[in-house]
Order: sequence, then structure tokens, then C-alpha cells
Amino acid sequence: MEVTNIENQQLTIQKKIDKVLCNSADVESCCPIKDILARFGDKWSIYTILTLGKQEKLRFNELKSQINGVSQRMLTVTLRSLEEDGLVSREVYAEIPPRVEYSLTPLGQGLLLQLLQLADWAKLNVDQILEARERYGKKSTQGV
Amino acid sequence: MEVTNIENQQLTIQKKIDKVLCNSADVESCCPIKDILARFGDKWSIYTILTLGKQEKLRFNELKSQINGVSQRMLTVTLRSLEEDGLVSREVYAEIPPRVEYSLTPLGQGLLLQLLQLADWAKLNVDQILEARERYGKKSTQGV
DNA sequence: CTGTATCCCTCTGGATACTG
DNA sequence: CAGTATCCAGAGGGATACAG
Repeated sequence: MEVTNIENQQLTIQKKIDKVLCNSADVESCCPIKDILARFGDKWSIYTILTLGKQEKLRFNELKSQINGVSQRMLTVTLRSLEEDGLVSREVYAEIPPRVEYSLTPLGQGLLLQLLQLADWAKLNVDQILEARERYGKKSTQGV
Repeated sequence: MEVTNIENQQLTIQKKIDKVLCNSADVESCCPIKDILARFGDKWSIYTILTLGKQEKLRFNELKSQINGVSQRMLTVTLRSLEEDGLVSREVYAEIPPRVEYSLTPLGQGLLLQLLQLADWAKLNVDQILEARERYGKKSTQGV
């Protein structure tokens, strides 16, 4: 009975993998994980999403000062791509000097939750990964 | 009462974000999400993990033929880095010709589950993202 | 069969200067 | 304030050739 349950679980996982891989000839075009990864896999998107997750609405320079190390150019690029995918909304007020406020859309908040889950897993397993690295390092140092 | 619940949830999220961001001066060194992202954020790791998730054990050339488009070099590089982090195990049989079998470690299987969750979210929201893109495209086409 | 080594090209992202 | 434009360096990754 337990064995059957485990087998069923395994089957479910394999089916999911099949769907994700799509068995397509074209690697780039079909994997949904790759798609979302393109949304936050670059250098600054995660920090931008997390920072916006904390404060609701932020102006351009507020974001820039809170995301340590980001250049003006890259913050602009990052925000534009997040805006394009509907993860971040951009509101421009026709004032002088101009005021622009960025915030997470509901979709962006959903992605934020996914990222936090990923972070939970990371925290739970980071030790194992570090241990594995140490073992690997020793292995390559050994003469034999 | 409900309001309080929502507020509590929001607080929990903000605390989590704080932990993930660490308020550190050094951007690169502290964010746990960045750490795991480095484990599967490159071009071939995801396909490798998914493919190994389906079949238990695979030899080098079996992997290469199932991961469409990967070069010999990149498959090697990818497998080495996954092995280094303890996500994939590599067993070498001292035969001629050599036989090497790769498989997911329990840790790697854990990451696989996280990836599948991410894929679930992606599938649920891909339509919204596509719509947002279309809107964005129209906006930039409009003169005013 | 399972790699390593080398070359080279593209793409990301940083620095800097300029603009409405 | 909130960008845009340009230039450039470095990393990632493909093609090819060679090796145990």
C-alpha cells in the first residue's frame, strides 16, 4: 500500500516533468521554467522585486539607493522588463521635477511569494550544499 | 479580525523579505535566492535536472542525446557544477570503454520539486504575462 | 565512451556623459 | 528627478580538435 503511494507520487512527478520538458525539438521555446527564469534570473530583478515587496510604492531613486550597487542604466533596464511582463507597474506624475512611482502588481506579488518559497528551501538546504562542496574540494585535492 | 489576519500575513512576508535581503552592504554575498539561482539559473542545469529526474540513472551520452542542443563541453561543465553542489552524483565504472552514470541525489530531487512548483506557477500565470506584453507592445506603438 | 583544451563570438552589464 | 546613449570589459557558451 505504501509502496503504491510512493509509486504514484513518482508517476505524478514524471508526468509533470514531461509537461515541463514538452519533448519538443526546440529547447528554447517550450520550457515554462525557462520562461519565468528569464523574468527573474538576471542580476537585478530579484532585488528589485524583493525591495518593491517591502514598501508598496517607491520612486526611481529610492529604489536605486536601496538596491545596493545597481547602476542607473541597469535599474532602468530591469524595471522596463518587469513592467513589460506585468510584474511591476509604473506611474508617471506630470510634475516638475518628474515623479515616477513603481510598485508590484498582483502578478508580481505572486512571483514574490514563489521566490520566498525558493528562499525557504535554500535556507533549509544551504548547509548540505556547502558540505558537498567541501567534499568535492577535498576529492580534487587528493592525489589518488 | 480578517483585516488582522491579512496584516499578519503581510508582516510575515516582510520579515521573510528582510531575511532574504539581509540588509547587507554586499549584494552578492548574502541573498540565499541568488545562491540557489546560481545552481540552476544557467542555460543547461534545469534541463539536466529535469532529464535526470525522469530516469534515475543516465550515462553521459544518453543525457547528451536527451538534452536537445547541448554541447559536449557544456554538458560536462553543467554536470560538474551540479556534482560539486551535491545535486547530482557521478559514478565511474572502471571499464573499457568507460561507463559513467549520473543520477540525482536526494538533495537534487528536492530541488527538482522546487522547480516543478515554479513550473506550476508559471503555467498558471503565463497567460497574464503574455497579455501584459501585448499591452506593453501596443503602448509603445501608440503615438500619444 | 567520456571527457579536456583551445579559440572565438555574443550578450550582459558597468562607467560615463548627456537630456527633458 | 528620471531617464537615454554610447562605449567597453568580462563572463558564458558554441565549435572544433585532441586524449585516456
